[in-house]
Amino acid sequence: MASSNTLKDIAEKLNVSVSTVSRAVNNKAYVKEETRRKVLQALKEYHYVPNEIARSLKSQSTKTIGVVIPDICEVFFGQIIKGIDEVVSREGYTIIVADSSENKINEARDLEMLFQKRVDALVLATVELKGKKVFRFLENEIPVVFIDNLPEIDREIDSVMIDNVKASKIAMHHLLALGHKNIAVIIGSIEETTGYDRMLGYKEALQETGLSIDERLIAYGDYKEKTGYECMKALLAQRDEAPFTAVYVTSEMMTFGAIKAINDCGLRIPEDISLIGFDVHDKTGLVVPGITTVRQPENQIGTTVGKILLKHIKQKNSREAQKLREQQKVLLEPYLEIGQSCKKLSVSEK
Amino acid sequence: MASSNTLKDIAEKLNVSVSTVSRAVNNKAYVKEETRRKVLQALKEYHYVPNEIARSLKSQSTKTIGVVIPDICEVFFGQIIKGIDEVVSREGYTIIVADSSENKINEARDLEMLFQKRVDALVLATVELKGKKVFRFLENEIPVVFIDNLPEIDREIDSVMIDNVKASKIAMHHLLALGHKNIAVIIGSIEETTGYDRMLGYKEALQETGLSIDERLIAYGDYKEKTGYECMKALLAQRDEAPFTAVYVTSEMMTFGAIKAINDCGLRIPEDISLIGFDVHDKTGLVVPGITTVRQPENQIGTTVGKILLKHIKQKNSREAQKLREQQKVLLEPYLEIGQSCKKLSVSEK
DNA sequence: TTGAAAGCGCTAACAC
DNA sequence: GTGTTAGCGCTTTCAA
Repeated sequence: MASSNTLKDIAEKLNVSVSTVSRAVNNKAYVKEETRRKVLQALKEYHYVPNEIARSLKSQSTKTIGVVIPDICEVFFGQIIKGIDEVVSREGYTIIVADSSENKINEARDLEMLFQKRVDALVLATVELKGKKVFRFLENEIPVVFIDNLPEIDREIDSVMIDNVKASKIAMHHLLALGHKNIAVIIGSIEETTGYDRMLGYKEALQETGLSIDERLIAYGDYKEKTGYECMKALLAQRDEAPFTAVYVTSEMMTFGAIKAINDCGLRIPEDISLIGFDVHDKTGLVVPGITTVRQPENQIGTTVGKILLKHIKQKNSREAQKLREQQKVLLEPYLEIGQSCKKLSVSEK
Repeated sequence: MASSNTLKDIAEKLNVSVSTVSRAVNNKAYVKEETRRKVLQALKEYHYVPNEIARSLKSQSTKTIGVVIPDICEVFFGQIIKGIDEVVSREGYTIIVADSSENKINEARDLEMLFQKRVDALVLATVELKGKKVFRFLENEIPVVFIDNLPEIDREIDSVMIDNVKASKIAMHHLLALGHKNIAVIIGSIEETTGYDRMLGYKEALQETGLSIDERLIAYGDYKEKTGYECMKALLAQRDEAPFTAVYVTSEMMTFGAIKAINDCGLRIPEDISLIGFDVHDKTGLVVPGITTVRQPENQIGTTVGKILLKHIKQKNSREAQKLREQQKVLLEPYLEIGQSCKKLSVSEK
């Protein structure tokens, strides 16, 4: 660690007390204009840089926010971090990221480390169904915000995510409006709220339109590309008994897998099958046909998280209205990004 | 910040001294087995968690590594961070990321914050040509490692990156081996070492093969998709005077731009033009034809950086062989990922 | 307006 | 083996 000048060094050089220098550094009152000038100049001259660690110990606040995510390489999480950073870095906060590699053990270890480092707040995209590991943070009044998905937890907690039920409905309404009636779906794990809600939206959209649910058209994957491929193959294999004209795939990688399965079967999108994906980010802009997909406002998720955190931290510092601190579940709006992967059904095809 | 139990709390509860508890916590010698047991149990019971901030202040080491990058959403940087994390988190280190958004002002601010927070080491993918901002770190014996590109700097400094000259040669040799002789290139800024070296490799590959360099086949962009598109258009427009059968594009986004330009001109890859990209990550796996591209071993870059950092930190702590500490410029091997975007020229086409 | 002193939580001499 | 004490660099009472 750095051994640069300390307040004490400066104080000695100027023959004033440490507290005077401290006041000057922090722009506090009660320091004569002349002294202040002298100090400020010395600060420059000797390249004084405040030691945040010492400040942290004294102030019980590290100006640091912990973010634990399953995979930093996913653009989805990258965007969110960027959003958080945008908001909090302006206030001098800094982000400690930990990549759990979708692994519970790592996640637990990361949480442990972040707690030891006394982060002022925690953002968590957990891969753990039960969220008990965050209790310690809560008990120590460290704000926690969940993103991406919500664990089973028996107390109120902040979260920022999209309305996944609505997300599915948006996708389904798009297909329904194009005349599709037999719509298959590939779902990720319904053990997590995220998958569960997307499933729910799928079913509700059908029911609200007066259509019945055909369980044979529902395939269960695990969010990975491989299962997207396999589910699609399976759906295609039984297409005679359980026909469908469109498929809704509820994660990015499963979407890519499903498309490959369709291609491999010699079928074409959207001519033979219409497809809607989820979270698809095609930075290449070269995938043909362009995939129609449900998207999340990642940056907004990030900035919203950042603002909530900052609000909690300030509230806590001002020790005011402690009991008023309300948890909130923010549901942001998903939206549809229209490509060319869905076609309007002609009358005869319906 | 947390107000959990401190060493003192535990000590009082057990009627022993703080130092005894400290020794037990840190598994040090000189504590009776019985006492140790008693303490360890109390630690559990009262959920003691060491305060890393206090430790940091005492030990002058924060167990924290600062990483400043231009855009966390680029898979390239994501992978590198993951690699670093893999290596350093095992040793209890934690990563503070700062996203400069390719902006010098932000970068300067980020460096300032990281210095104040007394990171134990710094990793920097700078967008600043001159690297003076890192001097302060060096002067305070904080190891710095550059990645992705090297600023003009008048002292020896660690860096981990690929051999960009070689990268270009690999690409060029591939095309040359396929019979291409007139090869256009789209280069990013040659102000930075990265762009400069890629350019150099292009030229040297041609010269070494006894081919001459046609300046008209060299187009200058800025790494962004837009200029990739424009450069390609320009090259195509003058194809009569300066014909070429292949193009080598030296960044990912410029590659996508170039492909679009080719498509827009009604030309086909690889039938009409062969193309090699750089850093292309097509997670969709759906781009047709698959793009042949130069790739960097990102994960290896990250793990290498992590190891170097750890080595420096340890070396510094052991105060040993201070003068022996040698800076190193590690050059990792780029490699070619073969797709279907390059064709073998028939005899008549050469 | 300034300075002395305590203390944030911890480690490490040093003394017992 | 264990306790006392000083001190990491800072902020903040309190006294002067």
